[in-house]
Amino acid sequence: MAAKRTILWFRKGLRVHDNPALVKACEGASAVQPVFVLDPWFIKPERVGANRLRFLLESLTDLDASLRARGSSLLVLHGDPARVIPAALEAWRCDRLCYEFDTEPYAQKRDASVNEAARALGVEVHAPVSHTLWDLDRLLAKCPRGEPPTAYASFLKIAHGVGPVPPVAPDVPSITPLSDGDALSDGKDLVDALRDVVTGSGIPSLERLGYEPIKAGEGFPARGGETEGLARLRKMLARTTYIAEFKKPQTNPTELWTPVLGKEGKVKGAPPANPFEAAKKSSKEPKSTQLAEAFMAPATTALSPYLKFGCVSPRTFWHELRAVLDVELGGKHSKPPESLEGQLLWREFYYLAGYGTPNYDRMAGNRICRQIPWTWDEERLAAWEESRTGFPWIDACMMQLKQEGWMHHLARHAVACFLTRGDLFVHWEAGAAVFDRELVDADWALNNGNWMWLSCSCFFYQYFRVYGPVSFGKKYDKEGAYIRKYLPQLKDMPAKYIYEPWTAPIEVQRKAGCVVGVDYPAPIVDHAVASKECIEKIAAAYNAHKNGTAGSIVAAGKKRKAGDGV
DNA sequence: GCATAGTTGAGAAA
DNA sequence: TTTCTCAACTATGC
Repeated sequence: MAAKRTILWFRKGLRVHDNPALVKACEGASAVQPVFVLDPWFIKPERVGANRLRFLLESLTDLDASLRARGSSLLVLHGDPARVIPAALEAWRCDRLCYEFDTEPYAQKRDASVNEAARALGVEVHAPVSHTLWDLDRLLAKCPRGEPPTAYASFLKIAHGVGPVPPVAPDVPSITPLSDGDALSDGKDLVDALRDVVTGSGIPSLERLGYEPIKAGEGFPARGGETEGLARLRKMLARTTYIAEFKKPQTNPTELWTPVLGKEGKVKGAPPANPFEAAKKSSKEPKSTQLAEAFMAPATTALSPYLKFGCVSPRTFWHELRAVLDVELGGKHSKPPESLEGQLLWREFYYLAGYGTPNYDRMAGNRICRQIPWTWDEERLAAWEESRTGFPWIDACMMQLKQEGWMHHLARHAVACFLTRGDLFVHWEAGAAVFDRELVDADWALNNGNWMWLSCSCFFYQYFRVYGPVSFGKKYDKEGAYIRKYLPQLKDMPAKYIYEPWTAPIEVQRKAGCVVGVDYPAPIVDHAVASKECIEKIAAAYNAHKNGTAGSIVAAGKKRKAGDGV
């Protein structure tokens, strides 16, 4: 076999461990050039928030360092990948292109276009699967009629039916660069399409990309990248009690990022005012070996952004987790769907649903999505998005999203329910778009799937189970520490009123320095009234669905209980 | 055709 | 603290 000149195209999968595309790229290669293309379609503040972009840039910096340690480096290009990649293949006279397979519609379209151009150039393309536990085409082939299940238990059967999770790819100790006089490091010999290659360090800053810098004390409280992601994974895996008992629905959405120890669980004492600074300090000045192992974490693992960008391989996560569950815990631990492995399987569940469902990210033309007459009320949507619904629990969650690009899973439930079926009856697509922009871990399949879940459009249908915008947060955090952190205007409100400041006597509001209607908005809806109206509207939509699909009107009528009206 | 398990809520009643 | 109800649906097994 002739030696191959190869472009290794990074998109997700920003790692050197368990990277089958990297392994393939180095197989019989005379030279390999790793590239990442900053796609201007994505890189703008209205589409990708500063927190996620910063996480991406940190991940690229870390990847570049890992590649340099292997004799190579990452070249960051700007432009539409459908033009940039074929141009680079041609300019560098490459005959092989390797990248990680991507199941999202945007990526599928982009990759089809690149593949076609590559074929025309006589370039062979390899796109191995490593972003999901299994090859989704194999899972899809096991689905009845090729339609992914909308119930978790059914998914588990299909997943187990395709066999064990494939092993991780071997490590690649060295990568041969394109060093034969091509001078690629600054991209100076590239064709016109590549003229705006970023020079210097190669990886631009947020500001260079037209973003405002993230304020001190704000931002996602952990660094992006494979090195940090694997370190956090392994520190989490050392917490065997935490892993054994992990039940996602029972974790606390109001828990702030606090120092965590490898074996011991939470560090004693009050949480620091600024977790990010505290973490840096504690790693610089270890008071003991135990403290040196401490890392900042909320109630859940916060590994989601590392999985989203592929800084951490889901298969590495899976196999290392299984080793702890089977060997150290001897099988005595929580089980899916609530357990940690259950969380990886939820991810796979949504990825499969997204891969096998046309128009998955919208209501119209979406086979699995209930058709519900949501509104696009811009005032309500803006109030929700800008933390001025007048419900401190909801507004604090949305402020954490804005500042850090992250909030706990159940906080996402609370605000998504509030926007859609619980109170405001605004379209889930509008909420999904906000999450897609702001979340550091925004993941197309998971985000749209969860919005369908929370809006009772698919996967979950008990629309009368509504999260209370007052009761839900209060259940976890009676004193309202979470609200006080993210809504400082309420920091002196007595605990008795902090979830419902409009019920506080005016003298209490004045004393707290927060008068409702002046310093903090009055609630935009009466929850009791709004939720009742929402439930009625969804019931009507469900009835219309029943009467309009499978079986017949007669069959649907037979199921109706007395007193259903009509 | 029917029963059943599963499925990440709140609040009253026991 | 546990149980029940409130306006539901999917998938499976018999």
